[in-house]
Amino acid sequence: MNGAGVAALPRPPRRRSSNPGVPIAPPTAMTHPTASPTSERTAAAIRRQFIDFFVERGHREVPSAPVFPKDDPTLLFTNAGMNQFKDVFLGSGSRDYVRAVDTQKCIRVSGKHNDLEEVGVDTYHHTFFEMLGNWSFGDYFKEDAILWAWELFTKVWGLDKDRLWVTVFAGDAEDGLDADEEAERIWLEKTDIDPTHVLRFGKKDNFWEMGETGPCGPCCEIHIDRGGEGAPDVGADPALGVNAGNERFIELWNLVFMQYQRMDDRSLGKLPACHVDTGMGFERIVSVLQGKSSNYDTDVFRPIFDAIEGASGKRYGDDERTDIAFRVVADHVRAVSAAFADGALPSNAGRGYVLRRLLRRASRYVRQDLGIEDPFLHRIVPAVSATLGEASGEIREREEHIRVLVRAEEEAFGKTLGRGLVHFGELAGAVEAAGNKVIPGTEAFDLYATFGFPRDLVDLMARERGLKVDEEGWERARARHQEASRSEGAFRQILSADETEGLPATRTTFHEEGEGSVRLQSRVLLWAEREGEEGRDVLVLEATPFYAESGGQVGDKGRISSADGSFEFRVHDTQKAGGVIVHIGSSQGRVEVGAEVLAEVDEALRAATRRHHTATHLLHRALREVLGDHVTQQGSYVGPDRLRFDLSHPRGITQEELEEIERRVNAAVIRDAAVRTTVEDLEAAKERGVMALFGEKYGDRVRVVDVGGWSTELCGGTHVGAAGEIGPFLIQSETAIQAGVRRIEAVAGELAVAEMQRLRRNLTGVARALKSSAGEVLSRVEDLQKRLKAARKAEEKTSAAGVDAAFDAARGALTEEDGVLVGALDVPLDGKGLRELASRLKGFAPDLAVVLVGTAGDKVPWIGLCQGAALEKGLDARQVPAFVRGHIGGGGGGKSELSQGQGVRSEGRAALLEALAAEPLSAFRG
RNA sequence: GGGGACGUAGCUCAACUGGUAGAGCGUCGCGUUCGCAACGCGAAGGUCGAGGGUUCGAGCCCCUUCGUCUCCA
Repeated sequence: MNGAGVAALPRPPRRRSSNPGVPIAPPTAMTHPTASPTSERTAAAIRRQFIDFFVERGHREVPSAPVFPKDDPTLLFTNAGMNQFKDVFLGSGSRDYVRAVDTQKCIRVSGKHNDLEEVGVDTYHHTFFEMLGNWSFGDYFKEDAILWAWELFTKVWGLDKDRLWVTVFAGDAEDGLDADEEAERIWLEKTDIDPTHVLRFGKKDNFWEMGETGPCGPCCEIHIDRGGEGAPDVGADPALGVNAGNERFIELWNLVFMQYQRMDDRSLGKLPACHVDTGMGFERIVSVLQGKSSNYDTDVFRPIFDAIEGASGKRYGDDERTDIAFRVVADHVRAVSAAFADGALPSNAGRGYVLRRLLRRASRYVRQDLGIEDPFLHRIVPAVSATLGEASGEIREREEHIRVLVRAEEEAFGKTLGRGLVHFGELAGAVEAAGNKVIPGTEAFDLYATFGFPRDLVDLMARERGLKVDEEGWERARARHQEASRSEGAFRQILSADETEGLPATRTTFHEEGEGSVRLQSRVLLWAEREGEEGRDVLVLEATPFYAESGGQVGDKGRISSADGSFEFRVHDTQKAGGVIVHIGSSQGRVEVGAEVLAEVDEALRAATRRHHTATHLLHRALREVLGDHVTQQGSYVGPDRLRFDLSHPRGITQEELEEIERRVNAAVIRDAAVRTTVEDLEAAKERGVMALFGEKYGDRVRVVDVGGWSTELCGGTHVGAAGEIGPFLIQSETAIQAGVRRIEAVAGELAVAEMQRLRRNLTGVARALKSSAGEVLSRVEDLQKRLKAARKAEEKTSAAGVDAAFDAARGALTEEDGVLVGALDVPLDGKGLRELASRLKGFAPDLAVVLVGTAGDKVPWIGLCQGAALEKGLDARQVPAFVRGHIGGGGGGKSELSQGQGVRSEGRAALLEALAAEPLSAFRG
C-alpha cells in the first residue's frame, strides 16, 4: 500500500549505484546548528508544536491508531497516517469532526521504498517512525493546506525560504489529467516562495494512490536543501537536485489532495468530496530543526544510544561497524516495543514473524558487532519506553511485558543459533575431510532456510575456517526455495471499489432491546454473486441486526429472505468493510436493489455467543483477581462453540489457580447480577477505571459493559441480560502459546453441561474397564502400573535365566569341526533372548558357525552366527536366510558375521532343525 | 497459505546402508572424609511425540497428525 507518508519517509538514494557521478553533498551546515536541542526544539516540543498549530486552526487532536490494524488483513502494519481514516476516504465510514491532526506510529519493513537490510546500515532508514499529519474530510482543500504548511515551516519554525523547494503534479496524458495548476498558482501567488523553487513532476512523484483502486489525487511535496557545495539553484537540476535521490535535498512534507477515485477498470472518476491527507516524517523534521545531518543524531535516539552505551561499554561514533549495530538495535527495539505494546506477539507467521525477524536481526548485530552473547535487547526497552512514552502511553504502561517478550525471544534465538552452529560444524567438517575449500551452496542455504542464519553470518563462519560458500549454488537454492514457497495471493477485499462507491454506513440494531436485535425488515442496497466461490456471495442492507466480526466476537449467521419467497440468502458470516456491514453467504433466487427483505439472525447461535462473551468478561476479571494486575488480554475468540482468551502471564497457571478462577466466574454467575450497558465518553470511562484493551481503537463515545459492578469493560459486542443466563462455566484447557502468554479455552451454558457429561462418561468408562469405581480409579491405575512393572521385571529375569540355561546347553551341543564350533540349537527363547544368547556365544569361542532357532508365538525367530576361522573357510551367515526360508518361510538378513530373521510357518520348524542337524554347515554355503 | 528441519532418560544430545536404545550432566544409594568439595562403585529413570503402513524385523523407510524451529508469501 502506498501512502502520503511514503514520500515523507527518508528516501533511499535511488540513483546511487547507477549514477555514481552525482556529488552527494555532505549534509552539514544547517539553520540551527545547536549541539543540544533547546527546550523549544526538543523532539517532544516539536511534536507538540505541530499538533498545537493545527488544533488552533480548528483540528481535532486524535490519538495514534495501533501500530497494526486489527480489522484490516490487507495490511501487515500501519504504514501511513491515513490508515485509520481509510474508511472515511472510501466513504464507508464517518467521523464527528472534519479536521484532524495526529502523530501516527508506523512500521515499514518491506516495499519498494524500504528494504529491511538497509535499516541501520545507512543513517536515514527506519522500520519504526512517527508520521505527523493534518487532515481535512471534505472540508478545507488546497489553499488552506498549502498556506498553513508554508506558515508552519517559515513563520513558526523559521526555516530558510531559500532552502525550501516545492513540487506539483505535472499532469499525465495516459490518465487524461492536466497539471495541478490550482496548487501551483497558490504557491506562486499566495506565498512568498521563490518562484524558481516550484517544480513540476510527473505521476511517479506527484500523484498519489491509496491502492490499486480507491481515492487518489495530485500532491505537493516540500523539500529542503540541506546545503553543500555548488550553486544555490542546483535544486532544479534533474541530476543533482530535488527528487534526484541524494542526501542534500530531502523531502519533508507531502500534501495529498484527494479528488479522484480510481475505478476497477483503471479509469478515474470524481470523488464526491475532496479530502486533504498530509504526512511529515517526525524523525526527519526533528533532525532538520535540530540541525543534525542524521535522524539518529537527534534526541529521539540519543537516550536510546546512551542506554546501549551503558549496557555494552561501546560508544556511538567510534567505529562504523558498531555504529551500524547501534542504529539497528535502536530502530528495531523501537519497532517491536511499539508492536508488543499494541498487543502483537512474536510468532512464525504473518506480522508476528516480521517482529521476530526484527529481533533476530538486532540480536545478530549485537552478537557480531558488539560482541555480546547474553540477552541484551531487553535492557534497551526502558530507554525506548522513556522516549516513546510521550507519544505512546501504552509502551510505558506495558514496559515489563515488552521486556519479558523481548528477552524470551532473545533466549530462543540463542538456542536456534546453537543448534545451527552444531549443524555448521558437521557441514564444515565434512567439507574439510573431503579436502575441499568450498561449501556447497545448497547445503549452506539450508543453514539459512532451516536455522535462520543470515547469509553474511554463514560467510563469516566459513571464512573463520578458511572456507567459502559456493555463490552460484546458494543463489540457485534460494531461487528454488522461493519458487517452492510461492503461493497464490492471500488477501482480497470483501467489496470492490465500484461496489463500495456510494454505500452509506449500515445502521445496526443488534444492541437494541427486544425483537429488533435479531430480526429486522430492511432494504437491499447491494447484492452480488461471487462466481466460482461457493458461499461467498455478498449482501448489504440499509440496516441489519447481524453483528459483524469484531473485538474477537465472530460474525452472526442466519438468513435474509423476501416475503414472497423468491429470494433467500443464507448468511454464513458477517464482516465489516469500514462502516458497511457485509453479509456473506449463498443465494437462492434473485433480488433487486431496493427490495424489502427480512433479516433474521440464528438466535440459538447468537445466544450461545452472548453467553461466551459475557463469560469472557467475567473470566478476564477473575484472572486479574487470582493472578494479578499484570494480566492483560492478548487476544480472544468469542463464538457459539467456545471462548478463547489469551493473556500475558509469565508462567504456567497451576491447577489450583485454574480452579479458583473457575469458581469465581461461576460465583459471579450465581449472583445473577444484571448486565448493564451504557454509552459514555471514552475519557470519562477511562477515568473511572473501566478496563480498555490495548491496541483497540475506540471512538469518543464508547459502550461500557458492567456486570454487577464487578466487571466493567469497554465492549461493542453482544451480551446476556443477566449473569445467570451464562449457566455453568467450565475451563477446558490452559496452554502456552508464546513466552509470557497463556491461552485459556472454556465453554459456558449447555455446552459446559455437555462437556462435563463427556468427562464423566470417560471416567465411568475407565472405571468400568478397570472393574473399579470413579473414586478409586486413580489408586487402581497406580496399583496396576506397579504390578505391570514387577511382572516385566520377573519376565526379564526368567528370560535371563532361560538364556543362561540355553548357553549351558549350547556348550555341550556344539561340535568341533576343523577348530570351528558348529551346530544348530533348538532353544526356547524369543528374538531378544536369541540375540543375547548369540552375543554370549560370540564371546565364548572365536571360531563359530552356529544356527539358533527359537520360538515366539506362532513365529520362529532364528540367528545365524559365523565368525573367525569359519569365515576364512568361506562360510557366510548371509546364506542362512535362504536356507531357512525353504523350511519355515519368512525372511531375514544381516552381515557375514551375523544374520537374523523370523519364519512364519512354525510347522516346518522340526524339518528345519533336522536338516540343520544332518548338515549344519550347508546353511552357510551358497 | 507454501517449502525445509527437528521431536529419543529430568536436561543436553548419540545410535553406520533397517538388525540387542546409549553417553554426559542431573537424581538416588554405598564407599573414602570430622564435614564439604572432589573422587570411586552402583542403581533408578524410555509408550524413541501420536496414529497407521511397508518389512521376517522400524528410533531409522512411507503416509497421516500434533508440537517446536526456520525460510518464503
